[in-house]
Amino acid sequence: MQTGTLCLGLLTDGPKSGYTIKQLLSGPLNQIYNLSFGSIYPALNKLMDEKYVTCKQHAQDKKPDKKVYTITKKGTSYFEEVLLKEALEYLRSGTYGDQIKSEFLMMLLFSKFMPPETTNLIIDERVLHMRQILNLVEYEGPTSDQDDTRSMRSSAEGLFIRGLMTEVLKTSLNYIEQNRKKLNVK
Amino acid sequence: MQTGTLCLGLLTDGPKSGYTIKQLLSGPLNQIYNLSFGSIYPALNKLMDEKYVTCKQHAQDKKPDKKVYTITKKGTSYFEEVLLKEALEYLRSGTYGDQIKSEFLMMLLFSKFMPPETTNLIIDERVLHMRQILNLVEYEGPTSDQDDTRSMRSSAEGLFIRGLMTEVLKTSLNYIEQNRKKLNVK
DNA sequence: CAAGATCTATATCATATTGATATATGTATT
DNA sequence: AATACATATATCAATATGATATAGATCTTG
Repeated sequence: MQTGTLCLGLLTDGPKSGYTIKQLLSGPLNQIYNLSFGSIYPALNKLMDEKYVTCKQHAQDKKPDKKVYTITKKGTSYFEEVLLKEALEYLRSGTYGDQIKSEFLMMLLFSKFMPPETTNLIIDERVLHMRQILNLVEYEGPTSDQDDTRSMRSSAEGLFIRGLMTEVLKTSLNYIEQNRKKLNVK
Repeated sequence: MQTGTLCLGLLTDGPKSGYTIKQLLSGPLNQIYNLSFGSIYPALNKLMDEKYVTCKQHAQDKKPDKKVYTITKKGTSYFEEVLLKEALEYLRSGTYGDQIKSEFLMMLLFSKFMPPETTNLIIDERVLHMRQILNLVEYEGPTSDQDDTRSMRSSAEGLFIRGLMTEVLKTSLNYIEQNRKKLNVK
């Protein structure tokens, strides 16, 4: 999926800044898709050029201007068109796998070349990290006014994806804690 | 993890060609780490320059020469050194998450903008794909002579990772099949 | 309470990676 | 016989990363 399409898609759910999009991808969507600022900002500028979004500079007292992007009517119809095009392209390509780079698992694969205490530290930190993500994904508490995760948390799609992430994270955590002793001596 | 480090690590388990490394990453390691040829070949050439690997050209009848890379003594000690360095760097950085781009989940998030039949097709194909990966990961049958997955399949690390992948894949498959009806109106 | 760290916010850029394409032959399918 | 797919390496334009710069706000901790 093109980065522009993705940004446009997130903007269908309400105006957002580049920083907010990054926060979404690093936060509630972190198990789904990551992008760096270096991809997001140029993509938003391109969407501006093509009139698929408009931008309001929110001068904030003392903070740098927040550029809030809003999807236009043209942008919405373009999004629906290009999403379908990319979906059909995806189906045609036959490559249904995700793009994954798990430094964690790769290091575990090579763990016999590391001191056991390093491996144990890596696993400990990963377990803590996964528990944090699980909290983030499972969180059902109140949502504030300008909460960009609201629809993620209430729509059928959001609930489905959150449910999947929850199950997968719990399974992983459980497996790692039950089986880590098989990896390292002690 | 640097691509060179990763290639070197895979070579500690026996000589391999670039094509074989790609096969490993696309096959049994596909849920762990992916790299394109455009990353693998230059990395191997660099490892050659630095004398961390040697290369034997296997002239195959009519097929293009297969360049089989073997890790050197220098390469092995370099690998252990750099792996530890990168592991400590990883721990220090505090970013324990994986790099994930799931076009599948992103499209599901946007599924209300697609015709239901497209969403259903995408899910159907994904389920088939996951079942194929599960078969690949779970496979316990006989291994041939030049099977590059042998150690992946018998070492403690390999078993741990395969077990984790199996559990996660089964959980995902189960969840998707149980809950997909909540996504699309029939 | 001051110093240091972290957060909000955008931007840039050298380096790394992807994904497509080229080349060449073998094997399997239709 | 033709088409598709597998083996095998290589290149490269377009894209993405990850680090760095900038700058004020807010949180934290000895």
